Amino acid sequence: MLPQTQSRKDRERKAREELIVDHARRLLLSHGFQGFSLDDLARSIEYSKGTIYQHFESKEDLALAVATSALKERADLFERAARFQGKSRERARAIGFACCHFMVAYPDYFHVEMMMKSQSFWEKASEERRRQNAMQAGRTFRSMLEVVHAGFEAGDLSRERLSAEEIAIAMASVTVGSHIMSHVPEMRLLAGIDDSIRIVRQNQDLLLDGMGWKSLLADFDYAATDLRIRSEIFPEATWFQTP
Amino acid sequence: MLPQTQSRKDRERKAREELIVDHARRLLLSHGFQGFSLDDLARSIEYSKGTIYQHFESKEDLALAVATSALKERADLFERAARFQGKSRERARAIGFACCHFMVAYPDYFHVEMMMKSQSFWEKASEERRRQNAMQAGRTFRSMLEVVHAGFEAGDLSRERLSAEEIAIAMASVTVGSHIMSHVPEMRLLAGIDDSIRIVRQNQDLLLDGMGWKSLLADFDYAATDLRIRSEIFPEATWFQTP
Amino acid sequence: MLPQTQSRKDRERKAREELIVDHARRLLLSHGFQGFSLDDLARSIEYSKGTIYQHFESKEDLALAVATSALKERADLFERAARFQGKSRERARAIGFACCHFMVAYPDYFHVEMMMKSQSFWEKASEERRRQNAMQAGRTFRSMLEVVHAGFEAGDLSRERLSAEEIAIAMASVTVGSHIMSHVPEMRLLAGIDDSIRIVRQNQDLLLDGMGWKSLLADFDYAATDLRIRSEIFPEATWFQTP
Amino acid sequence: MLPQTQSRKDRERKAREELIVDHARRLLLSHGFQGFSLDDLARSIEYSKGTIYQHFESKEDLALAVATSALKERADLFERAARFQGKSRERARAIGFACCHFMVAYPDYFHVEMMMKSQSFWEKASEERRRQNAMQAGRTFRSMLEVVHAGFEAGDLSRERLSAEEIAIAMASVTVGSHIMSHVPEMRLLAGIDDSIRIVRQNQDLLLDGMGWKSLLADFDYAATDLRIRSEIFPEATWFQTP
DNA sequence: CATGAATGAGCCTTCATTCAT
DNA sequence: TATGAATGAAGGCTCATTCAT
Repeated sequence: MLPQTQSRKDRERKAREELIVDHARRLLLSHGFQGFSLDDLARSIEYSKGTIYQHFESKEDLALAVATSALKERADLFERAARFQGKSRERARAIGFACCHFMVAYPDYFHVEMMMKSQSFWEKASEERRRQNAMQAGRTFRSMLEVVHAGFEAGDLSRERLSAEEIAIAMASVTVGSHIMSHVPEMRLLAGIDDSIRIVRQNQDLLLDGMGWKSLLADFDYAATDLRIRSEIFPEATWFQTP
Repeated sequence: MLPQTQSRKDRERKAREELIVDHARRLLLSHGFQGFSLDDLARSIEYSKGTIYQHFESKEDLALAVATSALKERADLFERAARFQGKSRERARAIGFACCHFMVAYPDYFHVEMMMKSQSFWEKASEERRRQNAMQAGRTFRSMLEVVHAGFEAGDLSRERLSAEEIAIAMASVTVGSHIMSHVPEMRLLAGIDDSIRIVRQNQDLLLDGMGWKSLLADFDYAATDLRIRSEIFPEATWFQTP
Repeated sequence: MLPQTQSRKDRERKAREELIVDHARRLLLSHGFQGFSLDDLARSIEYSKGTIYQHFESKEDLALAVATSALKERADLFERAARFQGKSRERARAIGFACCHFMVAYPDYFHVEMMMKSQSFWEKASEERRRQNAMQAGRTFRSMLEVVHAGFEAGDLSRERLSAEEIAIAMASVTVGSHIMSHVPEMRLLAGIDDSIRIVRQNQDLLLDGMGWKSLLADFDYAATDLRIRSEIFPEATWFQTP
Repeated sequence: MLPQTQSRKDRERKAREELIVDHARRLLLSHGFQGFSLDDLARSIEYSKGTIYQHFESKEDLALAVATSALKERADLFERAARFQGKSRERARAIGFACCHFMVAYPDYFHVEMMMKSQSFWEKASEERRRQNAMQAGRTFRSMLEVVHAGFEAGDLSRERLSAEEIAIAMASVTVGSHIMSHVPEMRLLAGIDDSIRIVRQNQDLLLDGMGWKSLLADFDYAATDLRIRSEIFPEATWFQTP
């Protein structure tokens, strides 16, 4: 077989796999793992169920591929954000920006993460897929740690009070939590929320201020930073509105 | 029929309904909505499936009753916490304590909340059940608002920067997010977490400090407060360890 | 609930279970275990597949029930045969008769036994069903041993050469083998067989003679014995023809 | 196209067909007909499924080819055995030896024969393949008949009682039956069997003795014969143990 | 010729819901 | 009113067979 043919086949295979993952993501996010059926997926991609099984060895394997593909995208965004040129707090802000950007793209992504909590889930996914997932998770976390350490070194952030890992997890927590809470319909009603992203970013800032990460929001105007983040790092972030 | 008989029947009916909800909660939390089967439940309560359908019009209706009963319990805890005697920040801390207490009791409760996000879920639940759910959510939120307003009035918290609703939602967000993130296996591994509750409370404190809610953690030792919260409000909180 | 109602329900349940086993036997014998489908069975019994699962916990469990029901019938026949009044060799002949009777009723029964060879089969059947199967197998074997020991005691059969178990297994082997071979179409053609039963009984006799089990066929006319076996023990054996 | 090329292609084709049959035999014997998948086979032979279909018109056709190839091997063994130099009873013993040899090589071969009992199986196999199967079955049977006739002619065996075909079928029956029964787990347990081959040969001898085939086991020591059979005819029979 | 992606019918099994008793 | 047998539509998954390349 000619190399060209081989590579065309490879490309087609890859494209089909992406097609499957894309449609699976949509269905998975809207129905949850158990409510997501391979029959629906097959109908949606206009291929037969058998074809899906030529790419993924089980429903769990496919779901993990979906999760990993999102995770990879998040890791890419975080790495870009961590490269932002500026004070450490500005770089942390860029990571927060990246996280918001991710949330806009995958508003229900946390559903997917929840499904991965059960042990039996992981047992049914392929070894290779598990490995890739762990790798992408690591990349995301490392980007955050990098910025935290930059804060330590610049003296913007105290080394005494919290470890780098605690700070990273706090950043992740407030972001995830704010995202979830600001989308709960009852919360939106009770608290009169209309702009989820604003809530998320505001809470991120409160937390970083609480850590004493300089410069505090009270001492510095980050509006210009946000504009730079947007134009230098995330020109595709159409959701971002200047105040 | 005599009124007494009627009321005995009513009481029996109510008791059976509680029995069903109690067992359903256990199964729902451990298997998730789709993994929870009415056959298992019927076996567990030692009534038949038909009997379940005399109390709940669908599986979704029952699940909503479970969620509402948990929500009610949470609202009860929050109301108790809000009544704590002390500075406003201490009362906020009591609410955080209540939230941790709830999490220890229902560690997988967020799974249940997630399942309720799909639209089809609500359509299959009864009107009455939906109403009760909203009511309990309101009670929880109002307890938080009450403490925030106390902070405003005492001058412990600035009225200028954030609205009471924003503050309440920030508190809820950091709690939920920290709870979730501190239970993700990868996070625990990457960040070396072993005590989820400590992470949750720490992040709550960082946030309140970030808001400038007095007295800041840096200026005040809350260890004694925690002991009082425990002994005066939540004597049943066996998970609480003095440091 | 009145006892009558209870017992009527029980009877109905038992009858349905027998209906299922009867139809399953037919399908199992004609298509083999793997070729036998629960869809076909459901169509055949005119109940839904779900109903089958209210009686049997898996396809394997059902198949084992089929095998056990046949085994029980065989054990019943053997026990009746072992009680035949006469010389020990006549009683052995009665057991051979019983075996032929069983074969006429279940000509493809050995298909079923073959399917039970795989380990995974047994794992999927219920504990209770496995127990019953072992019990029926034991009954069959004990009937054979009883007659062999009667031969020993009467001095019709040498104790020196073979153990009782070896003799029993030889009897079973020649019967099973003759049954199978005399039904292979090619064999029937090559050897010009038209009466399978005659072949089976002939081979049984050759074997017993080979063991020196008195009285040898050469020394005694068993035709009258066969008539007695038939009239005293198996009046229902319509396949039996006087020569 | 040059004849040489043609014949080379033919040879390659034949070699591939043998490769397929060899691997198919292994899989078929270990998983049974329905449990044997063409995907597994294709992986095992390192050709594609399409290629298999260029040699066999269906799965059944292939399975029949496997059965026929085993049958051919058995016929070869029987023909070698029939050529043993010695008394007729010794030659019969050599055939029994051949049969045991075959069983050791293909312990699950009877599974394959069982699968061929269903009518639909034969309908899906090719005419040519069916013809070859019948041919190999004939060779096996003729070898047995040859030895039986030698017994008649030598006066070792009575012509009066049984026809040559009946004797041949009896030999085949006791062998097959003993093989099967001595492998049934329950039987092994109940009768305390540990050496299947011993059981098979013992029962063969009992049967031949029962026919009065001279010299009877009681009158002659066949141990030396067995050694000669092994060294002169089946030097490859490593399973054979001198007692 | 060889390939292997695609098919689609079929498999066993589960379960929310209904309804005659 | 309580029951639980019956249902039947899915569910995830397999695999013999075909056919464009």
